[in-house]
Amino acid sequence: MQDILFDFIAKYITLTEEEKNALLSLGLFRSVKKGTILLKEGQITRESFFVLKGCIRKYYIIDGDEKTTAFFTEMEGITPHCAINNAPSEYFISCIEDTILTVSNPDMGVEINAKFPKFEIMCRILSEELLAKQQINFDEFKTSSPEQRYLNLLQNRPDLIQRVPQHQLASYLGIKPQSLSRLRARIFEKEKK
Amino acid sequence: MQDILFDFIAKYITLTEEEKNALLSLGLFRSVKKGTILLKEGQITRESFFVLKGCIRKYYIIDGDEKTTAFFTEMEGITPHCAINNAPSEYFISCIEDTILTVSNPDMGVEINAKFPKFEIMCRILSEELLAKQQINFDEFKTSSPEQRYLNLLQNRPDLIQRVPQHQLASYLGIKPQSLSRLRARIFEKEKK
DNA sequence: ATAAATCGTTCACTTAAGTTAAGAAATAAT
DNA sequence: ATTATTTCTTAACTTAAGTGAACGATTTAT
Repeated sequence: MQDILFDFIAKYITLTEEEKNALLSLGLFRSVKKGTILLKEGQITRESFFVLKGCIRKYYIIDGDEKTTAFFTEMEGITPHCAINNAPSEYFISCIEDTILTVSNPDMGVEINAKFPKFEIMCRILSEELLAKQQINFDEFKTSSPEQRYLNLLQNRPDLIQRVPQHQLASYLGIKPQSLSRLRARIFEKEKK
Repeated sequence: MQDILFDFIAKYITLTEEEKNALLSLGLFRSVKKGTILLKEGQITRESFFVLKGCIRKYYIIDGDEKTTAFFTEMEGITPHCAINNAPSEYFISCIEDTILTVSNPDMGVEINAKFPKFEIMCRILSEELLAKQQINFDEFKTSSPEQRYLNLLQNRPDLIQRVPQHQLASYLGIKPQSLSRLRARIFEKEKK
């Protein structure tokens, strides 16, 4: 299991056996069942999540219904906003599949960074990459219609369409489930011709 | 003029006179006229921009028309994606007012960081803040309608509505200029009652 | 100063998303 | 296994955004 994590890290820095063991000794790994809520609105956590296998989802509850704004699958992670600014979370994070993740907190970060400065480098690269990706995603979202967004998703993350419930996908695309159904039917009609 | 920059920096770290002079010696400041294009699609730059006074705008040209995805006003800055990954820019950056900005490149960053490690700290804080803001903005955009987005903007950045042309605002809100006109008329009607 | 281009608004019409409701299909619970 | 719950789709209707065109108003260029 840990191999998944080490393979990922290997893309950025090279670890010695000693370093790997230091990482393992932190007891990062956690296995959670589908449906588990990792973070609730109003709650404050200091934990960050990184998905090794499975899928988690970030959503708000606004006027009583869920608005999904992000999915995190293999090799993606999230540090909740509340872990940074110590304020109650505005959103929920839950598992939409049985999921294996690493759960870390700032103390572990400090500890590991002190022992192995390499990590600091990886963290900087990761956060730069993340910021860049984030900006591109945002621009893409802003500049497309729901239909284009769906087609983009089909191109870029086809797995999501398979593994995520439609109504969650819909809100991720910024529309209602009924509109997604209709939109899919519309696309299907176009293709048939 | 430089006072604006130093006041901003003072919020994060404390600078000695020596450090201030080192900064000034880099020749960061540039004054540009309204309409100036700082970055074109297809072009590669290594420059980052930070607005001291005025307003710049980031936009794509898609199917022949402009899609504005961001405005940067006083104390806001942007490092174009192309400056990070050395690939041709996907978007334009231009000035919508006469603007005073600092223009920096990675070499200057390296130089100043080597001399004054403090800067590294400020940069880390700034990029964390930026990432957090970015995520919240994205979520807010995804979870609201164009009308709500306009009302939010009215709350959070009322200056933008004054200083930015309507058709650019419209595309920033994800709609057409005509729809923005209509939407404003609609809101005005509601208020009258 | 005048002409040209750009900008903002309005209107009529089209297209797509929101809403409410209903029913079938799939999942989860007992 | 059966019931209950959730999920997905379809349909009819409403609301809002897209489109194309027209017309002042403003800004820019000459």
